[in-house]
Amino acid sequence: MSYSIAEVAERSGLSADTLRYYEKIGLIDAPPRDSGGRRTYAQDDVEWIAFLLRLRSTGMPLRLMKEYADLRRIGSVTADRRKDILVEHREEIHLRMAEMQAFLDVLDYKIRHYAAIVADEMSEEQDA
Amino acid sequence: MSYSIAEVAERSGLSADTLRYYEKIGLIDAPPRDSGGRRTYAQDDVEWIAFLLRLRSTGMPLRLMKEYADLRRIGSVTADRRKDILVEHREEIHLRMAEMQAFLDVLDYKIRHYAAIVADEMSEEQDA
DNA sequence: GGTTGTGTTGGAGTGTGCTCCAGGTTCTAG
DNA sequence: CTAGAACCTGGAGCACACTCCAACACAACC
Repeated sequence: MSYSIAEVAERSGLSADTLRYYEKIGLIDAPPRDSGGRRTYAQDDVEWIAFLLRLRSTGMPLRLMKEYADLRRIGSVTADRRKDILVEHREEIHLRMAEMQAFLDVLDYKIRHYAAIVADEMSEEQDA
Repeated sequence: MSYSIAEVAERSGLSADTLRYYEKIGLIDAPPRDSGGRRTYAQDDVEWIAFLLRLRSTGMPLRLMKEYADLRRIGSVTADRRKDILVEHREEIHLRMAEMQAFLDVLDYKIRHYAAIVADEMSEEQDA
């Protein structure tokens, strides 16, 4: 079973243009073509793309995703380095989640006390 | 007590260029100038900038921060809309944190079983 | 009063990550 | 056989968020 670029686009939420762009920059391996020269993606490709999207949505830049993709292409000798990248990225996610949680607390406070905060702003305006 | 642009830059972690840029696009109010025409920031400015940075680090685009800044400039009549923006942003943060948590689980699994996953890749390579 | 440091402006340039063509080929349905 | 849809390539263009620079003004110190 294989997928056209439109099918992969729909499944992934990426546009066909973006899929071709990811291929061009080396994030996605060039898939085999059918008799008409059209890309035919395999199930593995779809899964790899889903993984890339997870990396992206958790803040990994394409540059680093590319590094990971390159290592994966080389093969099992790069397993340690790839694992390191994932471990490092996990750390990043932890940090960013902690930041977010801290700001959530600020936001909760601000939202709960919005009336009072605005009243405070008004007295500043009167000072001026 | 007031701060030079260099002092605000150091406290905020932004560059002087970025502070001027934020002023130009309307995220920061133009601060008063000293006799030599240099910007003199007040404590309130420093706090506002810190708040902007929190919004930024939790994923709010400058465009939306600008909308919030504009409303704040108008005054207390915009309080409801501003609160809405914060409530909406809080929702966004919740969503993104949920995404991150889900991916953390994937990452934990992948990292724990990296050896087995790579062995699996190798058998794929032998298939080809 | 000269040198060094810090700031000013306006505008150009950069990196990231797409997004959108134009102009062409191939596939599908009628 | 033909119309329309889907896909192809190469390359230009764009939105976002800075970042850097030239050319100048003022300040602070010795």
